[in-house]
Amino acid sequence: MKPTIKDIAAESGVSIATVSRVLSHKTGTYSEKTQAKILAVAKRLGYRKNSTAVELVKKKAAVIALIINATPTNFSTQIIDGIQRRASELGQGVIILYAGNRNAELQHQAIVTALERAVSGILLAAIEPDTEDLTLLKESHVPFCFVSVYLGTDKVLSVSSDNEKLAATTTDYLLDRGHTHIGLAGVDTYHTGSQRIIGYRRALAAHGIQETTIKYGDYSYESGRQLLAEFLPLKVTAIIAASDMVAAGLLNAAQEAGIAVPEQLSLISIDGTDICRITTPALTSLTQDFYQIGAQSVDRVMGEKAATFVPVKLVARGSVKRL
Amino acid sequence: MKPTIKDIAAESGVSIATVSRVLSHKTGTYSEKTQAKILAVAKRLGYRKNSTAVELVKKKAAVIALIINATPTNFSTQIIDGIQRRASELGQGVIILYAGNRNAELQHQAIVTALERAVSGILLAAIEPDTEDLTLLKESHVPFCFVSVYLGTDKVLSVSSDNEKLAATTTDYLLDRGHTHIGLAGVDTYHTGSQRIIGYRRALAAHGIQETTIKYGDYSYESGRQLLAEFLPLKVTAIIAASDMVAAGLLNAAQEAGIAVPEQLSLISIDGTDICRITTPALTSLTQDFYQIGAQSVDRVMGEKAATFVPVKLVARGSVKRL
DNA sequence: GCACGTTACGTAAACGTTTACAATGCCTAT
DNA sequence: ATAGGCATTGTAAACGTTTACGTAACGTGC
Repeated sequence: MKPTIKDIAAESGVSIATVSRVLSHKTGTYSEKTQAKILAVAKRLGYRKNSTAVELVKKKAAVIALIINATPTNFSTQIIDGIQRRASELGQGVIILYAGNRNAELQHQAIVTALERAVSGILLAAIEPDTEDLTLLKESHVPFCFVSVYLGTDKVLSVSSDNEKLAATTTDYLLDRGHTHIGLAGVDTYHTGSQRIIGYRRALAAHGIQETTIKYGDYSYESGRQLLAEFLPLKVTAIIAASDMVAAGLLNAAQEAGIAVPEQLSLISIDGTDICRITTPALTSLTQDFYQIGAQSVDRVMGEKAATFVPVKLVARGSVKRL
Repeated sequence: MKPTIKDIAAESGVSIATVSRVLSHKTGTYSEKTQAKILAVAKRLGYRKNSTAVELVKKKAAVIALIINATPTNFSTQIIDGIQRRASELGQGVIILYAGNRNAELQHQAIVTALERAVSGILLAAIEPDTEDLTLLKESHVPFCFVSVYLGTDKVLSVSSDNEKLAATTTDYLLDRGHTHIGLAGVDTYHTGSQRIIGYRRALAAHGIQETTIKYGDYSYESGRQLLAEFLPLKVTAIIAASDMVAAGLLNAAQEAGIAVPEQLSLISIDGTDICRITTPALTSLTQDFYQIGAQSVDRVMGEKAATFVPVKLVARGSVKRL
């Protein structure tokens, strides 16, 4: 059997309370002599603490649950990385629960699982909650925070890029370079997509342009490929892609159709992952700081100070032409 | 306070034992009438089971720990997806622990954390264990399985592609198309890399070619970019890249150097993720089935029947030229 | 010599379940 | 009527910790 503090206590002739105090570093409550003795015995027996028991008595697990949507995009690694790193600095483990792809049932189930474990916080990445989810979360009294999704209110914790501003910045970038027929490709019909549409419209309107060209999608490569055909008859000179994958899809479809990028069509992509460097030409992007989004969301959910919006930056590569 | 079975028992006038039996579906041990009563009360109180308590008394958590190396590659999503899906079919949760990038200390720590939680199995993805890790794992008596790494022995559970065969197949593919000066780029110096080198040498030797051109790397895009320069003076006509990212790096470096792919240099990449479709030209690849590798590793570690080697396939795209 | 504080440690309850065992009531076969 | 069996429920211990509280020993200052 695995040794417990009971075994250590017996072996070293003290009570389990003392063993516990030494092992959990309640400094000032034990002598150096007993500490040394207990530590030696613990090491000899190969003792390893039972986190489950600790969590039961403390009624809190030192664990953050990350519920993540399996969107066909690829920034999750960076977000997870940021979350993991920051969490471990705060002494928290991370447990990841997949919620499928926009699957209400799985999503709900994931939240329940997190709640059953008495986690110290719940992070929801790329998740659009329904009202049922939201009530469940609120009633649980476990802190939760949306990651890379802004629900449009400050009543619910979240950390993301400012989608409205980001879309406006991207649109302005193209306007500055002389484009006036600008498409928006692959946005979703939820919060993120709507916010980007607002920013996009606002930037155009500020230049006196009322005409907008919006095509919805699901952030995937396939989505981008298919969407190109829909833009062609509309005579846009530039397209803003809702993700790197969408941009890559548009780009490849354009190449197959014999349309030169950026000579005949400019492309700019929202995300800015490694994908942008890999394509030919490399994709100019509105780069989000996913690592920071992840890291800050941990701070947020643990009650530390953290921003709701994480700064983005525009990285010029080779896919936009000045008209 | 969150309601417990005690509250339900009080409310419905039965003992906690009965409540527990109903709630954990010990069919045949309770009447339909009490079942209905208890279920109703549980629902009304908004009862949610405390997994921690269950795990403590059962001495086992229905959770698989996945320890994963933050390699600068991008197949992890697929592996995680496969693991998550299969695990949840078997009623297991998944907790992911990052082990940094070839960081012995973090790696060790991750194993200890998994052990502290009495998980039902430990999966180690893209991890090269040191002897200390291995003893720790063996002595714990918790089943563990390496994922996408084959230690060269069947004494340790693992699920991966057959690297030796895979490299031979890839090399043969190039040989068949008339290439005789073939490079191997970006392999590591551990098990995976060594196995691929063996397969590569074997295939060449079978064609009477003794000359080999091997450059080591870390599977990253940057690694690929840098390596191209080292291959140029060696007059290879084709390069096998150890990962899609390495291939993309080689490709872009080649394009910058004015070397046409595949006309002047053929490229074939080991992995076959979405990256291959995104580049121009698209990368011909030896495609690994990462989803299956993940799924099977769950079966393996849970004692179900599962293969050690998961089949691969060669997918021709546009980066290899017949000489 | 006494009151008091401090240090070091032990006792025992608590966390929320599961489950072995015992107990009860009822039915059936004799 | 009685023994045995079954269905249903209850009692209580156990899982491995933490921690409030109590206590003993030992100064220290008066």
